[in-house]
Amino acid sequence: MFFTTKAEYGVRLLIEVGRQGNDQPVSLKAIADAENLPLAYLERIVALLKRAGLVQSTRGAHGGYVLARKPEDIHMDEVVLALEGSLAPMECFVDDRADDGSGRVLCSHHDDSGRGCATKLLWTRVQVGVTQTLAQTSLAELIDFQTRQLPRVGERPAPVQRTPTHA
Amino acid sequence: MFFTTKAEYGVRLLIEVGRQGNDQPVSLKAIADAENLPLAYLERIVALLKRAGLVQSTRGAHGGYVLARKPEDIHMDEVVLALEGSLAPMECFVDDRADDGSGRVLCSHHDDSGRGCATKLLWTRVQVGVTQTLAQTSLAELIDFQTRQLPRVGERPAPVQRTPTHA
DNA sequence: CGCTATCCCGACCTCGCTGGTAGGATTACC
DNA sequence: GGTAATCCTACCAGCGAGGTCGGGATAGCG
Repeated sequence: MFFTTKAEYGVRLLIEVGRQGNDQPVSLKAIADAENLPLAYLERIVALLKRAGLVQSTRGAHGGYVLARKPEDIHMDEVVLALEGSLAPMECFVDDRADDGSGRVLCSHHDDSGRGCATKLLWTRVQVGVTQTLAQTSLAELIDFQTRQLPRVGERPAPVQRTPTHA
Repeated sequence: MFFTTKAEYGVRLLIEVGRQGNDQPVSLKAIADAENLPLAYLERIVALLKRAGLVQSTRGAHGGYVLARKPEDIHMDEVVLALEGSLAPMECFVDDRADDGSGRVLCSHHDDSGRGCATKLLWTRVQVGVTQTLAQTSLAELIDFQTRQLPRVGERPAPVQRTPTHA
């Protein structure tokens, strides 16, 4: 289990908002009804998306949310990062790019200095792989997938040999 | 946080066992001391590895564990799967290959039949990506990485652009 | 034989986080 | 002013992660 329901609900929320176009905002109530999700919980989730600058809100009656950017420019690495708070595959991973901006990854394990844990190599690869996979999927693609309803073919995922070939 | 400490400790355990060669078994006590990990907890972790056929045990005094295969033939997808029990990125993912053996992935969400959740596309890609990344890393490679100790260069992981290029 | 090192196994415990609720403020359209 | 919506903070129950404990079975060794 990599991700929590925050990611699941948050992505669904973005899809619903994106399906509407930016002409008028979509209320959380409408999304909660459409996706059968708890409204109060959605409120907290959408706050994460707003804080990350992915949606914009309009308060008051007939208010709601619109996408802050075009769906083509919203990629899932940013979305999941905003929702989950981190993309580290392991507890001891700290993403530290405030120092020199080079995006290096630390392993905060106790005796790291002595031995240099080899698991770091593994988790680094996993993190890179996941981030890439997420970055290659745009919100536009998900909306498109949801819209043209692939009646029954969608049952079968891509074969394990082939890397998902981009948006 | 994708993985728990079971994966972390289990991989370290395999590395320690693999470093020794198969001439004589390695005791958990030795591993617990070397890696500074709780012995009682390691016992439960190694049980998972044994059940998956990755290590073999010898009981009694001077007993311990040896690898069941050559390190080159032990790949991390199998290891992490044995330790974590599942590689599903989301709760609603059920890996069901008992039916027809085709390895299709189900999403057990409530109204899946009606809409076909688009998030399934996303999580499927992530799962495939992670599985591939893990499968491309062998235990032999981790042992090698640990052994030739890269005194200080190991601080910097592989750049984010490049997919890890095989074992 | 008995000691001791080791694997084996199940019960138990604690703590933090996930998932969700409650209740209220604030804002804006009509 | 009513009402529909966003916002915000506190609260709560359940569960799994991470780890401990105690005891059993097993095998080398003097």
